[in-house]
Amino acid sequence: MVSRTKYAPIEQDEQLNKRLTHSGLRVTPQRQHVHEILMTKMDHPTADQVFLRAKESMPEISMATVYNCLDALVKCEMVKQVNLDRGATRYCPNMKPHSHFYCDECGSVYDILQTISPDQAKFKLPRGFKLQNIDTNIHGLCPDCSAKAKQSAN
Amino acid sequence: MVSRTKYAPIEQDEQLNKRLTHSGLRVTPQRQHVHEILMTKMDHPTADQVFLRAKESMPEISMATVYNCLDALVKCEMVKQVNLDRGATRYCPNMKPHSHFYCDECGSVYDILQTISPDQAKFKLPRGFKLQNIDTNIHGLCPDCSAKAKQSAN
DNA sequence: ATGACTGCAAATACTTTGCACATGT
DNA sequence: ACATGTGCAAAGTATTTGCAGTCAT
Repeated sequence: MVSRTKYAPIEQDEQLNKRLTHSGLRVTPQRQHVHEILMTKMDHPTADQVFLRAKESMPEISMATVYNCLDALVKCEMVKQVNLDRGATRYCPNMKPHSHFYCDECGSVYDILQTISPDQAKFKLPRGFKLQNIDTNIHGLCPDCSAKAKQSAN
Repeated sequence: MVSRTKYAPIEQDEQLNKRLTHSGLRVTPQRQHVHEILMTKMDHPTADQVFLRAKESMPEISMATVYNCLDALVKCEMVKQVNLDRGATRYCPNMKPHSHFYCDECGSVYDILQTISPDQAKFKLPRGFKLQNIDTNIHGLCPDCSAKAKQSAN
């Protein structure tokens, strides 16, 4: 097997390994590596971007494995999928409660460390619906695009 | 040209025609037809599902045109795109403020006639961010899947 | 030892594009 | 009249699948 310490410091993985195991999933160097990539640059990359970054230090890794790893990380609740527009799904390793800000102009995504709790929202769901969590996406303009819009407005 | 009244009652289209024109887009039978399909069964269909339904009474319509029409409807703000999972984008013609309930089990989508207003949310965005709207997606189990889950739990 | 995971390649699903012709304004 | 929209086919992305071999437990 591939030396796993080549890819991620042991300590960072404790939580990950525990969660994978707890979900009946196996701990593999690829899964650790994909998770580390997400943690290193928390910029909500697509599967393709993760693949490119992963290959840098693990050239043998395949796209299918990247998807498999991302799915495993989502299943064991170490990563969230983020779907904001018609483009590819993005992946977010920030599991603290937060919302996403999506710039409708340039497509960049930012974490906003604030959420709507089910209590706060007081959603009245019809009978039978079971609420698990609320996913809040803020649309607007990022500072860059906002500045550009202001410029062209004069 | 194709008889347009074959596809949608005139009255329903007033608003649509006004909006298309106002956005510098043209009124075409295809756009009216696609809009009517969305209004008839507000079940958040994918582009592919819209295509299949559209063909029933307009057999010549093409997939490219369906995408074009959906884009036009989104641009003139008669329809919203809904992205909830890795699958295809869905389309929603309900322009009243509302949220979406997504069943994580079966993937069905329901409108919830309630939203989080920017005021209510009190989002503190970092300097420079311009908030345009908040998009709230409630994840959980629909009544059917919730009932099934309860059954298998005993 | 065994089932789960990986890598590869091929298949499928989703979306966009180029172009000739038609149509809305 | 002329730009915009349509239909077709082909190309481009995004994601999934089948399978032989490998690895985690």
